[in-house]
Amino acid sequence: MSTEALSKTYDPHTIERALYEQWEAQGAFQPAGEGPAFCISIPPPNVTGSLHMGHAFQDTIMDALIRYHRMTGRRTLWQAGTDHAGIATQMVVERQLDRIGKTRHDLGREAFIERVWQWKQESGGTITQQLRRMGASLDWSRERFTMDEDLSCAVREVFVRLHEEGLIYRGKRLVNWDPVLHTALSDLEVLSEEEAGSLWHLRYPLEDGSGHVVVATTRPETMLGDTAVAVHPEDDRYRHLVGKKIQLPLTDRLIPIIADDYVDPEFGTGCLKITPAHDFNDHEVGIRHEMQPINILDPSAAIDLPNSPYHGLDRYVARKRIVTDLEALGLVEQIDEHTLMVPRGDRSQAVVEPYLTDQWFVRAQPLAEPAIRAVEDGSIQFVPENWSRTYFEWMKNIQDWCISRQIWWGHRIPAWYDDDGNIFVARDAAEAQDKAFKHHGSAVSLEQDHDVLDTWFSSALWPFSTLGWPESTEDLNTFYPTSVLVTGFDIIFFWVARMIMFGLKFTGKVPFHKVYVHGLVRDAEGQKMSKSKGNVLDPLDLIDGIEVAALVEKRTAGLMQPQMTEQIAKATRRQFPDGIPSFGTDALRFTFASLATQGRDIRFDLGRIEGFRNFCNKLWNAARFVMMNTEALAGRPLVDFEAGPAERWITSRVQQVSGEVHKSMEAYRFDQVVQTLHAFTWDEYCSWYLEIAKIQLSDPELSDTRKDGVRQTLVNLLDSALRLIHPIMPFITEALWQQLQSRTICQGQSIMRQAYPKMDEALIDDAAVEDLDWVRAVVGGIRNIRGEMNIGPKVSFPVTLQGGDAKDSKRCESFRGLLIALARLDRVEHISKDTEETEEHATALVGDMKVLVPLGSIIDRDAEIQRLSREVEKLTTDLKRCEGKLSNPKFVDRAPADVVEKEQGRAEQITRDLEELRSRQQRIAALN
RNA sequence: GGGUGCUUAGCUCAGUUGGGAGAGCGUCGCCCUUACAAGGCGAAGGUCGUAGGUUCGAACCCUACAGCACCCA
Repeated sequence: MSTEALSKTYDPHTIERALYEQWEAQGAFQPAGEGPAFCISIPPPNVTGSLHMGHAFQDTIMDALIRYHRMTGRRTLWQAGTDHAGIATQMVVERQLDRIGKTRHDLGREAFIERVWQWKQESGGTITQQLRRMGASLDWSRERFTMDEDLSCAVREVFVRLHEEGLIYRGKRLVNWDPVLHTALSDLEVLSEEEAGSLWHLRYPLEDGSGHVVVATTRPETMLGDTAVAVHPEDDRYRHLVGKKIQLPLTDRLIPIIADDYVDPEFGTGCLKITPAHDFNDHEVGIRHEMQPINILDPSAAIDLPNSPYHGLDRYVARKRIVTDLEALGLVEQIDEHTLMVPRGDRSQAVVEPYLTDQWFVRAQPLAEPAIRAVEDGSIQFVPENWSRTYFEWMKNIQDWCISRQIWWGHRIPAWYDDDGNIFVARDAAEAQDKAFKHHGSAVSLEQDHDVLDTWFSSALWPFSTLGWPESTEDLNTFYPTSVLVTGFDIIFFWVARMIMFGLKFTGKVPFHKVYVHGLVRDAEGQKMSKSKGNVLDPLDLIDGIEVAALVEKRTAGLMQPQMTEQIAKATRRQFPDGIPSFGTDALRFTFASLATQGRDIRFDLGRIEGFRNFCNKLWNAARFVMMNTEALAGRPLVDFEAGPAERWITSRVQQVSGEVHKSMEAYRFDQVVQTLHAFTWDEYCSWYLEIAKIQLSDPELSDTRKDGVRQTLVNLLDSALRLIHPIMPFITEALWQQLQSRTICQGQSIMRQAYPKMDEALIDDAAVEDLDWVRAVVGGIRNIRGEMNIGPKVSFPVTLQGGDAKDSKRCESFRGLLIALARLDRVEHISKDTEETEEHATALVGDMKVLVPLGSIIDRDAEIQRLSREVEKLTTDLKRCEGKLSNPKFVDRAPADVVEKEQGRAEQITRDLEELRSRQQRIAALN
């Protein structure tokens, strides 16, 4: 690219894709060098998925960390990969089959799995392509998939070892059953929400005909499986009934009345029907009272009682029928409206049933103990630290983990059964056969368990399975434990906790040293983004832009509730009347980084991204300016050059900024990084240094060597700024840096591997910093008067600087040219404090020095009086507070001396300023 | 019911061992100045949720209350 390639306006599209391809082709994402390792495993996105705002946010943070550490010289790996997402992926392919009128059973297991693989081959790469659009510097050459053979081998290994230690067991337990997907779910995959329902009060007749008890239930159909009625042991209303029997209506069973303190006497009637096969709490009661659970449902949640008239009816049909029948018998006392927590499967949205089945479980508690210790002793640190409480809370009350799923897509459970029901857990069929042979003394036929493992089981191994475990590979030895895990707080339980447990168990080491927990991206109103609400933003639409019609179409397509279409379309048109303009990846990433504060909710607001797109444009144009003015340095950058005060000032500042950015990066405060870099680049480099450079370069008095110094400083500072910004905005910084490179002494073809700027205290020149602060204060004072007085920028005037000390008069001489140009003056002179003024002035104060702008014809006297009044008012308030403190003897006595001293100094300064401003005000007033 | 957070400018949010309340966006005024109008210069705007307490001093520490959010049961 040549200088001319820099168009007047920043256009992200012309640079982003090409640069990414360049990086990938160069192998720039692979670990290199001999520095200490830095590694992040990407939380593997679902192969079925497409990039959403949460991913984009999280990937921005990870990429910023990765690029930062890569530039600091570490051997850096961002491990790429995707997750097979058992249920989600199976559902995708089943929906495809449904469209051609088939089910997976028509195909059979093998053909179905074949088809899923085929789908994965064709469409599974969407998200990895989208990650590339985000600029993510993942090492694609090491990309892994949880169903890869080596990762599957790790899964089997873990299963077998845990089973051998008795940490995996199979048992008939009550589990969360999804009657649509026909599979068990773990506790975490079930989401309970309040829904409107009813509370039925049913009369249960006593066997002896002496009356009845009334039970209250939200699920009347489960009465068919009741095995008891329970009351609280202390409940005087019912104490006498305990031990009696009830004739369970609609059945021919007698059930006992029992006492159990699980019953809440305040709720309903205080009598609780007990259905151990279909309620978790009832199940516990059942165990305590040694009752046999009675299963009344089939896998689709239809009644499964062959001799019952309700047999085969869906649970809700049966509910209606049962209530009707009970009413006919006069056994329904009342029906109240009632809101209850309804558990639904997170994938199918079906109401989940507690259901008794054979499942595999991981005994969690023994694994949890070391995992808790690892966080307690600081081997793993949460950032922000508070999240460790959430982690502890869950880990200390951990339940066994149901890991079997009755689906086909996933890691098939490595357990084989013989005809007698003996179980042989083994790494493969041959090993199972061996074990069976040893057991029987002869070969027997075995059948492998039909179930597959919970997807999170393989995810729990991710940090080490991707690096080659159980083999002792070079990657594993180099990059494990990984450096930091970046994740949302919503999957601390699902994933983080389980990785820690399995990591410690199987590698003896923590899987990562730090867990950076970030918030969840919400829309501008703070609502969670969801397809059904129609408020999702696609990160790629923010990058590329989208017309309003296309956005409406996208948000309303394939809704679960089509009646929402109109509402969503309206809201979308209201919020984005002109669609979404294209902002580019860098602006999006900068925005995400700026939002990465410690909070839990991140509201995404278009105003923010627009501001940062403008920042990109600013940076782009600053670079254009530098390129235009430094042609002479191309190919022959200066190592040594003469630097004036302004050059030494901006060079000092970039040292300080580098130090601050470094600190913020290490503290995961990306919002501070953004803030610091934005302010430095825009307010100091562009607004001040570039303007000063312009003046110096066009100054006929300034020597050529000094001008070369200005030029090289322009280049060097831009180079530093680009490198500082690069981790967050990789594309624009690379594009500009490649343009700039021939004017710098940097080697290499990409900014990616340049050194991240470090603070060098030797380059901080305090005198230059003070000089330029003085210049900026004087110019600021004059500009304030100009602005407040509405003096147009073309009108110039003379300025007098009065008083102060020798430094002030010296600075006036040194910086006269700058002051005249920056503040648009005719001339500027310094006079001593005692020199008589010949006319009236508007006044600004810089330290003890007065900046005087002659009132002449250009200044509105009333305006000046008003302006001074405002100043006086402000200072008076400040002074009052200061003096209040100083007149308090306790403050003077007890506060540290430096604080008191500071306060005194401040009071004196304010007093002097006030005096000055008041007298000015009076003199001007007197003129009228 | 148990737990964790939050409440600061019109909006979205920073505010690091307690010591002169900040940013971005928006608003207002002036300006199309050859890097940038996606811009320049200037300005206005806050009883830091409420009430107590600790302290010489509280946005920050403690207590209570109110409102909001999330997690677990």
